[in-house]
Amino acid sequence: MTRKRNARANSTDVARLAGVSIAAVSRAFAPGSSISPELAERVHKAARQLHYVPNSLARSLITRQSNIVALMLPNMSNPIYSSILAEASRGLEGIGKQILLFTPPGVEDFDKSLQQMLEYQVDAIVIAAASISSRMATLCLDRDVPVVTMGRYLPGLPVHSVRPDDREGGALAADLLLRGGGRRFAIITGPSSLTTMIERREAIFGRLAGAIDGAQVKVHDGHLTYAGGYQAALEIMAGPDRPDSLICLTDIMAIGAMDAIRHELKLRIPEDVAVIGFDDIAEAGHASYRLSTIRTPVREMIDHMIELISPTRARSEPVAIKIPARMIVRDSTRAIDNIPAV
Amino acid sequence: MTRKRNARANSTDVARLAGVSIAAVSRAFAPGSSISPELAERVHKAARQLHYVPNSLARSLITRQSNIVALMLPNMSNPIYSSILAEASRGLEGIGKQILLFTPPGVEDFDKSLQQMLEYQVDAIVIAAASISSRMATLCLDRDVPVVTMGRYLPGLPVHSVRPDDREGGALAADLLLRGGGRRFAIITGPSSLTTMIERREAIFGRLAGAIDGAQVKVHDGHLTYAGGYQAALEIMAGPDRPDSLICLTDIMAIGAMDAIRHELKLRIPEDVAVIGFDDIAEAGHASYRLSTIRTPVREMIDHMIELISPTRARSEPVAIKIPARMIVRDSTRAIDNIPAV
DNA sequence: CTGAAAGCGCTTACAG
DNA sequence: CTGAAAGCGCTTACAG
Repeated sequence: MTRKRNARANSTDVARLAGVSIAAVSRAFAPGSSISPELAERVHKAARQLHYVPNSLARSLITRQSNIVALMLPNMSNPIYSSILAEASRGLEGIGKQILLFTPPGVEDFDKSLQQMLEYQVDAIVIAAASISSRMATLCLDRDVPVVTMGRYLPGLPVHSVRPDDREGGALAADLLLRGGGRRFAIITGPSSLTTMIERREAIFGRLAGAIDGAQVKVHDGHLTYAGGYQAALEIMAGPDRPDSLICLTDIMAIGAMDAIRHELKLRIPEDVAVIGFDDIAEAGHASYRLSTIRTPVREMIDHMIELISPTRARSEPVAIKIPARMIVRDSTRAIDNIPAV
Repeated sequence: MTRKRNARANSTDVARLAGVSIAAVSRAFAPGSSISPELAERVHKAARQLHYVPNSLARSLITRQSNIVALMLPNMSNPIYSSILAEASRGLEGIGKQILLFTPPGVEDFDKSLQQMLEYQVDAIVIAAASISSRMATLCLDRDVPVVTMGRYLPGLPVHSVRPDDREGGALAADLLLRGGGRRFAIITGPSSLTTMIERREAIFGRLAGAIDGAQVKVHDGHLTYAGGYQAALEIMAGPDRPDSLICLTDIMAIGAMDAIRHELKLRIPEDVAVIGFDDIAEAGHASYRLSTIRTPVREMIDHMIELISPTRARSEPVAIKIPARMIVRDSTRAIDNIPAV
């Protein structure tokens, strides 16, 4: 048991010590190979003695499978992205793959990150909180590397997408506030470049139409952050015709808005203004907020993503998966019948 | 510009099209190589035509550098770990490395994850919210793979560690509450197996000694979660001699405790009971909490980690880096002189 | 500066 | 079941 420093034994070393061919040591470490139990045991014994660790890079070179999935996640400020990352890691490890994380600082770095992913020979690319250029999407397609966007829909590009049903979610949210007696609505939104934001908004206006005058609905940008939601709420609630119903297109903005409403404006929720969000981040369930929200079904999204990148699925036309919306009613909205509080 | 599907061009293809050797292709893509501008341009032109993407796995096989750093992070329920992950990714990408993420579900899976990391030929291993067995630590040492633990100290093992000065932090926290007039103390702690918890606690008791009777201090386990902190606060505040000062060894537990104290027990913070935490997670700064806390200096920890895994640093004895504590005073503690509120 | 050759550590038909 | 040989895609002394 002498232990030489930095002596990384390779399969040749193991083969020599065990008195077998290197093919045998390869087989001994490949479950299901045709190798006799005796030979396998001899190899393993030698491997143990030498502290042998197989080199998966060399293996990948031949098998053309790295068991690495790239995840692009430029933005971790919203807890929902941490959930996606955690669930993705859990799910992928379940099928023997690990996540290689890329957090490009800005949009202008996306292409560089994508290029690097391909150099690492990743088996698939998952994109959250970001987008992909048409050029890179085509390059990935050519190389047979499946691309899946999470929570974002990029029409026209040859990539898969998995997201909640944002139209259904928007309608549910508007409906809840309407049935709670809301008449003066406001929306705190994120960037209009995101189809998610557009669809939620359109569905909200669609449901509001008929009940109230859509032109009266104030829409402010909360930049998808706590501070942005806080500031937007301040502006919205300051003007005349103070809203009695506030729909925030993400929970993190809703949390900021609630804090502004209660602690700076000294108004009550839901008595003075009802608030609803989207995502169902952990904070939404905390006693200080008890925020009603439209859940982002992270677990289901990950399950679909994993199915989409599986090699058994033949390369196919881009598929866009939409998961049914689910509303979680807590205390930030006025009570109505027929919908049980959680 | 015909585009064949799944035609992954390699350096041989590029060399042939450019009419050069594969060595020239290699040099054209290795910055600083001795190659004439004309040759390089010819190679790049051919590469562009073929949509050539260098295979970094093949390169790593020769250079013995994968530019991959493994991060073990079994637990993402505490936002502080998301911060560590985000900062680590940002910092490592700055030196051209990517994070390969491992989230083993339980302690019994740690060794398997570590083994896999070595198979991927990672350049370094970073461990957060977890530990490493003596056997694996030695194996990493033998293979010259540096190991750094974040926020945890594993005495006796050949691994580096980077963490806040927990003794200083504990003393600062106790001192603040003492100077705010606190006399009846309670602590919500995490697992006693963590040196971090032990050191914070010891320092707190050290500072309390002389001022009050340490035997009176209630210590409850909050399991490092929101729900655990909530429950522990309920138990602590229910008994006789209700504490006027509560030290929570992590913010996420403090947040839970604050919610229990205010929303279930209907007590005021800090008038009835002052609360202080550790970490300074985002939620601690939100208007609903305004929690005083001892910051975990994530950015500085990452900077040190990066220095520790740099190849310029010769393999050395394990170094344990402690970063000075910094207190953030907000509104969950009673005001005292000399310490400006943030 | 440029290329032919050896080799990184492994897997996989192909024979036996 | 077992081994010799070819080869995955690249880098790097070594000559020229």
